[in-house]
Amino acid sequence: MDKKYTIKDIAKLAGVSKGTVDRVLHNRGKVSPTALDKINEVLKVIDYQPNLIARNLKNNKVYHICVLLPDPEFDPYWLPCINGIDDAKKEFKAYNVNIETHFFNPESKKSFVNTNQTVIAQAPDAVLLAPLFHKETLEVMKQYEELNIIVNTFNNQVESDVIKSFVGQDLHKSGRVAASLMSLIVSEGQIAIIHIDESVKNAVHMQEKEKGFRNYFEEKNNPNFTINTLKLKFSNIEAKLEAFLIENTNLKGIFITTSKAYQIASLLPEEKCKKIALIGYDLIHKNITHLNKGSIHFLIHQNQKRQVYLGVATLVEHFLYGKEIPQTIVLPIDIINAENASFYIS
Amino acid sequence: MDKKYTIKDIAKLAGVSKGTVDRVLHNRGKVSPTALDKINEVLKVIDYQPNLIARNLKNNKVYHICVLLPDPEFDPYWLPCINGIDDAKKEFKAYNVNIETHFFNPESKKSFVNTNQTVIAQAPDAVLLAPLFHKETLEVMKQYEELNIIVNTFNNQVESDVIKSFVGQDLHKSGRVAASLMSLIVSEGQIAIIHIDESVKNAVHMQEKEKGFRNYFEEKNNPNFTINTLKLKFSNIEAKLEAFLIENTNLKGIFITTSKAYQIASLLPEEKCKKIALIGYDLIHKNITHLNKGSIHFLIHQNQKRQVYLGVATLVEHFLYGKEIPQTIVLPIDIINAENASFYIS
DNA sequence: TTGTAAAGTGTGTTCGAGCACATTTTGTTT
DNA sequence: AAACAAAATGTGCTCGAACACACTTTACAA
Repeated sequence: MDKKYTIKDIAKLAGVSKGTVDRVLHNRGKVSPTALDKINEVLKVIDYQPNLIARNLKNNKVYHICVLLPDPEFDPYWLPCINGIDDAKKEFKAYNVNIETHFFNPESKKSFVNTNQTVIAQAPDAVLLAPLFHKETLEVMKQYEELNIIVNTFNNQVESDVIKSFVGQDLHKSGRVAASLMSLIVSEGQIAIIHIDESVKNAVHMQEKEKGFRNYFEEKNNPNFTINTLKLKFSNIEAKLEAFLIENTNLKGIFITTSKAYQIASLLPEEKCKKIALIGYDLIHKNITHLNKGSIHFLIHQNQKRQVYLGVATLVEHFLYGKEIPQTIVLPIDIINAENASFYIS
Repeated sequence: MDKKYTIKDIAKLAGVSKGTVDRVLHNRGKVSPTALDKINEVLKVIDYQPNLIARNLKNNKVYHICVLLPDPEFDPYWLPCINGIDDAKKEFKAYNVNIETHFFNPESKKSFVNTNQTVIAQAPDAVLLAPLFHKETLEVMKQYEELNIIVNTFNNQVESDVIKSFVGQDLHKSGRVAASLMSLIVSEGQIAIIHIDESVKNAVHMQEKEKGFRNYFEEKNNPNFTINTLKLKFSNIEAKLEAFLIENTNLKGIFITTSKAYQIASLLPEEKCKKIALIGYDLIHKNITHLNKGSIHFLIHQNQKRQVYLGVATLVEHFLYGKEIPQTIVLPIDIINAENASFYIS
C-alpha cells in the first residue's frame, strides 16, 4: 500500500530500463516519445519519491559551510550562537558537512571585511553571516556572488539579491511586545527607553525597537505617559543614570533595548528598584539573576542560538536533500519572566 | 583535515580487511588480539563517524508509526496536532517511514481501547499516544510490550515502564506562570480559577494547573488576595457564571485552566470585561479574537503541534539513525499576548 | 542495399556499511 | 608430520540513485 517505489520498479512497470527512467526523471539525454509516454503513464499512477539516502550516498561531496559572527569575547550577546552551531555540528556530523566558525571584532569594520576575505579564500559552498556593517556587507557580497557561494544571514537584515535567506526577529514588533508588557505593569508616569551599547553597530537594532515601543504607546494615546530616550555608553553609565533619576522622580519603567538590562538593575537604588519596572533583552546569566530577584520584570528572548541553528540547518538540508532555502524565517518573540525562564535557557 | 573516514580507510590504516574492522566496530565474530589492537589504535587517532546514509540504504525496512489522539471534531484542542503530524509526514516522506493517524472519542474509554486494539492489530513498529485514560492506558501497554511495539506519549504523563518517552509541558509550572502574570495585572481582590470541560478526562491536567497557580500566590503570601475555584460544564456555564459574578463583586481576575477562555470572555458583561483580567490556554481562533479585542489578557501556549511533531520525529530518528529516545521532552511555557501571538499561530 | 551518423536504450559501476560466506591461518591431537 | 577443527580474516554482494559508457535501433544519404 505505502510501498516505496524505486527506479527499478518504474522501469519494470514501464517495460524499459532504469537508465531510460533516469533520463526521464532528470530530463537528460534523448528518450523516444514512446518510452516517455510509457514512463509518464507509470509516474502518473504511482507517487515516486526518490530515495534521498541512496542519492546522497552517491553524491558524497563534503559540503563546506562557514559561519561568520562577532567574537563573543567582545560581546556575550553572541555566546548562545556557539551553542547553536554546536547543535548543528552534532546533528549533522555523520553527514558530509563541514561547519567552520569564524569570529570578527564587532567594533571593527576592517575585521569584518578581513574575516570575510579569509572565508572567501577558502571558497566554501555556503556562508552564514551576521551582516553587522551594511556597506561592507554589500561589498563582500559581490565576491560571494562571483564565486557562487550561497549566503544566508541572521541577526539583522541587509537587502541584497545575493543573500538567499535571513533568519531573525521583527524588531519593531519586539519593541511593541515590550511596550505591551510595560503598559501592563505601569499605569501612568514616566517611562525611559535606554540604549546601552559600546559601539554604534547596534544602532539600527535599537532604533527599531524604540520605534516599536513608542508606536504601541502612541496607538494607546494615553496622556498619562511620557516617554524619554536615554543613550548610555560604558564610560558614563553610572553618572548619567544617576543624574537622570534625580531629574525624573516620576520614573516608573525602563525599557532597555540591549542585553545590558542587568547593568541598570544593579545600579538602581534599592528603594527604586521595586518601584521601577525593567524590561530588557536576552537570557544572559546576569539578566536571569535579576529576573529571579525581581529587579527585572521581563526579558525578551532573541533566541540567537536558534537563529544560527536554523541558518545552518537550512543550508545543510539544501545541500543534502535539495530543500528550498526560505527567504526569511521570523522567529517568535518569546516573553520571559522568572517563572518560565528556565525552559528557554540552554 | 575534516575528512570523513570510512571503514575502508580504517582497514587500510590498520592493515586489515574491512570485514575485520566491521567485526570490531560491532563486537561480533572473532578477532585476534593483534588485529583488535591495531584497529583500536587507529580508532583512537581518528574520529570515526559511520556514514548514516550508507547504513540506512542497506536497512531499507519501511517503519510503521501510528499516532493515536482524540478526534478534533470532539475537541478543537487537538486540531494543531494534525498539523504537527503533517509536518512530520512531509519531512520524512522521502524515507522509509509510514505515519498513520488514528482518532478516538475523548469522551469514551471504550473508543480509546478499541482504537488501540485496531492499532495493535496492525502491529506497527511504534506508537505515539495521548494517554487520556490512565487505567486503560496501562492495560493496553501490556499488549504493546508483548508485541515489542515502542510506545511514546504526549500531552499527559502516565507512569509505565513500557512507555519510552513523554513529550509535554510541566503543568504545575504553567499554573505558576499564569499566576505570575495575574499578579502583575491584579494587585488585590478576588481571583477565580475556572475549570470548564465537558468531560472528566482533563481533570488531572486542570488540577495540576490549579495547584501551580495557587502555589505561586501562597508563596507570595499576600493577604490582599482571595482565590476561589469554580467548576463549569457546558450545560450550566451561563447560569453558574452569572450567579458567581453577582456573588463576587470584587472579582478582579479569572484563570481558565482549559482552552475555553473565549466562552468566559464572551459571557462577561461589557463593563466587567475591561476590569477583569482573563488568562487562559491555547491559541485557538476564538481565543485569539478575544486576545486581540483585549478581553483576554494572556494565553499560555501548550504547543500541541510541536508536542506531536517531536514525538514522531523522535521515533523516526530512532529508527533511521539509531538516535536514543529521550525519556522526557519538556516544552517551554510560551507566554502569549496580543502583540506576539501572530508568531506562534501556524 | 549498404554505410554511417544520430537517436535511443541498456548495462555496469560507484558510493559506505553490513553481513553472509569463502578462504586462510592457527592450534591441537594423533 | 599429517589431519582436522577452530579461529581468524578476507571477499563479494546488497541496498537505490546517478551516471558513464557500450550497445542497439532508426533515419537518411550514397
